[in-house]
Amino acid sequence: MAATMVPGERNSVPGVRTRQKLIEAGVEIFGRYNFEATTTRMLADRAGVNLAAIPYHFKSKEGLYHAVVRHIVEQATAAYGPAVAEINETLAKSSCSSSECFAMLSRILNTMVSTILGTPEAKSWAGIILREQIEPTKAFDIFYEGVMQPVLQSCLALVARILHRQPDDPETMLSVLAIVGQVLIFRTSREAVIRSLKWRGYSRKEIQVVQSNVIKHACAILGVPVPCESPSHEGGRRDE
Amino acid sequence: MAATMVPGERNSVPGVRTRQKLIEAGVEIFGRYNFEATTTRMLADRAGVNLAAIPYHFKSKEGLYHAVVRHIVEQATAAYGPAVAEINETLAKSSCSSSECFAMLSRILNTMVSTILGTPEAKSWAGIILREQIEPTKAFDIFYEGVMQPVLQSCLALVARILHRQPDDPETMLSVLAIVGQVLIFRTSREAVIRSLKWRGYSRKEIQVVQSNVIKHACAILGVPVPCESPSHEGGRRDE
DNA sequence: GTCTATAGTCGGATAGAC
DNA sequence: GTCTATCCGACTATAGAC
Repeated sequence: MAATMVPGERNSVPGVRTRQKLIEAGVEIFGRYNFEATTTRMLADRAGVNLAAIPYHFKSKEGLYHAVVRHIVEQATAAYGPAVAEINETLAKSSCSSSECFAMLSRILNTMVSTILGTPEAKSWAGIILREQIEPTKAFDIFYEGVMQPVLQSCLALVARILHRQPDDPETMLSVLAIVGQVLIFRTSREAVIRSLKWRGYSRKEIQVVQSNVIKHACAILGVPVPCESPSHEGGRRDE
Repeated sequence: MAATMVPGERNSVPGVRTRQKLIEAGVEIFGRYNFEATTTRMLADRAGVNLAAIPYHFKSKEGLYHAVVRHIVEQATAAYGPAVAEINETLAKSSCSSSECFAMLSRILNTMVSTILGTPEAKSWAGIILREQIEPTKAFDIFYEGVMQPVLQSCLALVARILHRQPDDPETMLSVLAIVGQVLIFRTSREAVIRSLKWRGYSRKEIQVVQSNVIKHACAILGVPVPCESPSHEGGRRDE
C-alpha cells in the first residue's frame, strides 16, 4: 500500500492527496448510490478534483471502485482486527471457560453494533457491501475474505466452546448466524426498523439499547445466564 | 386493479398481455440489476415486446418500475394475508394462551422462511426490496405499508402476549426484530451465509434446517419450551 | 500532475407509418 | 396497439496543451 508515499512529506505530495480525496468521495457517493448511478462527474466534483484525474490515477471508474473497496476493508480490519486476534490467541493458548468465551463474544458483538450503527461512514460501507451481497462482483471476495470470514470464524470458535459443540457442526454456524442476524437487521433493514420502532436514527442512546438487547438475546440463544448490564461505550458517534 | 380486463377473454387482449409480459420481465431484470443498470432495451427484449411499448403502457421506465413494485406487494399479500388475518381475528376474539400464540408465530415464521428462501421469485423480490432499504424511494412506502407493517404488527401482538408485555413497549418490538433478523440474514447476506455454511443454495433440505433453527432460537428468545419438531412443508420450491 | 475540450457510445423518450 | 427510425442528452474515456 502507498508505495509512492514519502514518509517525510505528510501526504502533501499532490498525486497522493488527489487519490485520497477521490477515495473519500468514492466511499460517500458509491455508498449512497450504486455503481451505475454514480457518475465520474459526481465523484470528481465531490473530491474537488478534475474529471480526468479518475482515469489518470485509477485507470477507470471501476478501478476507483475497487480502490474504495480495499480502503473499506482496511478500515474494517482496523476495527475488528484486535478483537479477532485476542480471540484467536486466547483460544489457542488455554482452554478458557464458557464465561470467558462469552465475554469475548460480547465484546465483538458490541464492537459490531457500535461500528455498524454508530460510525458516520457505516451507512456508506453498508450500502456498498449490501449491494455486493445482492449482485456479487469481484469486490465481494475482497469483503468476504478480508472481514466477514475472519469475524465469522472467530465467533464460530467462541460459540462452539460455549455450546460444547464442534465448530464444523452446521448447527454451530447457524447459531452464530442467528446472533449476527439480529445485529445486521438494524443495518440491512434500517428503514423498516426505524419506522417500526418510531426512531429517528441511531444515536448513542439507541445504540446502547440495541447493544443490551443483542447481548440479552445472545444469552438466550446460547443458554447462558444474563450477566450484569454493561454495554461498552466505544464508538458512540452519531449516524446522521 | 385491471379495469381493462374483460373476464370472458382470458387475458388474450393484446394490450393486457404486453403489460403482463413487461411486468414479469421487470421483476426479473430490476431484481437482478438495479434501476439505473437496467435498460429499457433489456426489459423489452426479455418481455419479447417492442421498446416503444414501455412508454406507451407505463409512461416511462419509472412507471414500469412502480407497476412491478405494486405487483410484488400483491403477490406477497397473497402469501401473508391469510396468516395475518388469522392472527388478528384470533387475538381480537379470545384471550388465547401463550402456546396458541406461539403456534401462530411459528406458522408465520415458517411461511417467511419458505417464501423468502424457497420461491423462485424471492431472489428478485429481495433484490428490489433491499435496494429500497439502502436508498429508499417512493416505492419503499408501498412495500412497508403493504407488507412489512402488517406482518410486523401481527408478530408484535403475538410476542407481546407471549412475553406478557405491552405491544408499545420498545423492548417488545426489539424482540420481534431479533427473531425476524435471524430469518432475514439468510436473504440479506445470502452470499456470505452460503459461503460460511458451504451450501450451494437454498433447496428443500436447507429450508427445513433453517425453519427448525429459527423456531428453536425463537423459543430461546421468548423463553418458551421447544415444541416437538414439525416444520411445515408449505412452499418447498427450489431457489436456483 | 493537472487541466480543457472533445471524441465516441449508449440510453430514454418520441414521431409518425402501419 | 405495435412497429421503425431517430433525436437528444448524458456518460466514460482520451488527446493534447500547460
